[in-house]
Amino acid sequence: MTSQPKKSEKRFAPLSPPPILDISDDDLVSISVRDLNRHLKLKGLTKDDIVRMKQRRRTLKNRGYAASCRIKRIEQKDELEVEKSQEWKDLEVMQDELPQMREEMNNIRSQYDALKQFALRNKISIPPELEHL
Amino acid sequence: MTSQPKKSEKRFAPLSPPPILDISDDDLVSISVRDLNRHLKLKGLTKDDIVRMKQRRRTLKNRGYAASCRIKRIEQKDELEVEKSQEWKDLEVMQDELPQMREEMNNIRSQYDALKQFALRNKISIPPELEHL
DNA sequence: TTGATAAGTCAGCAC
DNA sequence: GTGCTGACTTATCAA
Repeated sequence: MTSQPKKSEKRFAPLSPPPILDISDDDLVSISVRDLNRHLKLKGLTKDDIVRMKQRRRTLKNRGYAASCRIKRIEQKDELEVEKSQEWKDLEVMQDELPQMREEMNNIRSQYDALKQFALRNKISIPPELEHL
Repeated sequence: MTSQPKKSEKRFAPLSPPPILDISDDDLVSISVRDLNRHLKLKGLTKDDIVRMKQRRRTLKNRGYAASCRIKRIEQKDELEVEKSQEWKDLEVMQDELPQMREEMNNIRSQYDALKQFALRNKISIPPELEHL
């Protein structure tokens, strides 16, 4: 029972049927174009092999781009959902605050009115500037 | 200069190198399995051809599924954005309302206080139940 | 050349 | 079988 890594679970045909140059995918994508060209020159590779190797590199790069594109999409969606739920919380807080304030205002207003009624009943005249509202 | 329809702009190899049965993609995806089998039987098709035709149908179906999957994703994102912007509007309305209310409350409170001060200055005693706040 | 993305293909899951 | 979705390839566009 030897452990089988199987990390990538390849379901597509190998990019280069015979691995022309023995370089791993990881190395091939990270190596610089300059270095790649140097290695390509060192081994005796045909023009065609070079083209294939370049194409393999490009495809590997694209694989990575596709992956980050997917991740980005998910992150943006998550971000939207987080923002939405945050706004919902803010809204809840305010919806809690408003009626509370309305009640307090009504209290003050009725106190004020009661005071004025008291003055009226006791024939106390109030200066006009205090009679607003 | 005959016009070239080129409606689908195929970048992938034709699904079945020789179109074994002359049935269009549109027809093949919409036909029922029953009818497809009937047609397959009528022509003298090898087992292999039948498998290929079935596979072609499946692939065409998948093409459609992939398209609706993408559309769905975009719609859900749009939906989120619409909901977010609606909540933002609601929040704005409330943020407009709150300070307005605070100001009104301060007005009433100061009127009330002024009235009490007036009473105090004129030695008018106020019933305790009107002295809250 | 590099990176991103739309469309298509395929595998694999769930019904 | 059908439908959906993640991962991959290819074409294509922008920088």
